[in-house]
Amino acid sequence: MITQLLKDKRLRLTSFRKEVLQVFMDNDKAIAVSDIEDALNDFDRITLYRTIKSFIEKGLIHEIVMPGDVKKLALCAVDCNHEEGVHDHSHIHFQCKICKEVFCVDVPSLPNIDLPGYQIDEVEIQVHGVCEKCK
Amino acid sequence: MITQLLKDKRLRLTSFRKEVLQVFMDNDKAIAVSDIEDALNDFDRITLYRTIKSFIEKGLIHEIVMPGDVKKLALCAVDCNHEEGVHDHSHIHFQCKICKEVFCVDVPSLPNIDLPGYQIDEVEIQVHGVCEKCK
DNA sequence: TCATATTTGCAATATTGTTGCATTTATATA
DNA sequence: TATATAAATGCAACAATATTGCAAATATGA
Repeated sequence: MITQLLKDKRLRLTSFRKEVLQVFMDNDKAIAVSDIEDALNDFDRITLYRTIKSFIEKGLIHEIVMPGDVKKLALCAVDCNHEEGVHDHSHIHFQCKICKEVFCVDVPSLPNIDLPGYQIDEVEIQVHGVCEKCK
Repeated sequence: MITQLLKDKRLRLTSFRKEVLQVFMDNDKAIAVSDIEDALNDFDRITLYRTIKSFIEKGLIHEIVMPGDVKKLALCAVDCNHEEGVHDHSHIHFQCKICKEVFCVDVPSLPNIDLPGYQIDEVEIQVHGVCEKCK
């Protein structure tokens, strides 16, 4: 499962990468670098940063940054056709103002945005509010 | 003009705040903290960070963070009814993949987002593509 | 099994942002 | 207009986040 995911993205199978990817699989929400650090026993911080960078470059995970919050990371959808830094996700990013957690929420389709004069490649929607658990 | 803007937001008029606000007025795009530093001659970094923080808290400017880019800042619309950290902007955030600049682009209305089970307070839309100048 | 390109781990360093505290300044009001 | 006072500033120290270069270790294709 994890092995196949790394192979599909043409990333060499190393035990550290498998460990890091497992942390993402264990979470149903977006996680910060510090969350990954907490989940690992013994690791090298520089290697972690490089692992994250290569996961992003290969389209395995994506960054989510909410104003006023630390950077978070989440798995890409399996069908995300990552190309030239552009992701193709049919989900929105939701942050709960109570628990502060960030979730990728699947939606049937994203609204169509039209900006006269601009070429649009990718639309990302960030929503703030209250999640199901905190309501 | 600048003076009135600060008064309206109940911020004390100091020469440093006027200088920083002027930098925002001189730009039609979102700017990074480093851009402000470059535009100022002699200043204290800590005071700059505190100035930015109070501008954000009073709803004078807002943060824009695009994945893989540094944090940027832009003036809020005059009618942004900032309350409890929630901004009310009828614009989208656009980043050009060529020049990397970030712009606030006004739109007549934002699309309505519906997420069953979630309470939605604020919607922010980030678009990537090619701007008018770079096309 | 081996050659090779990739990945890792370490040291050093850069960037970005915060806290505490004494001094200075803007503003309300007497 | 002078002054009391609450807010803002400037400095030192520090915390958190991230990057680069390089030698050693490892994964993978042939």
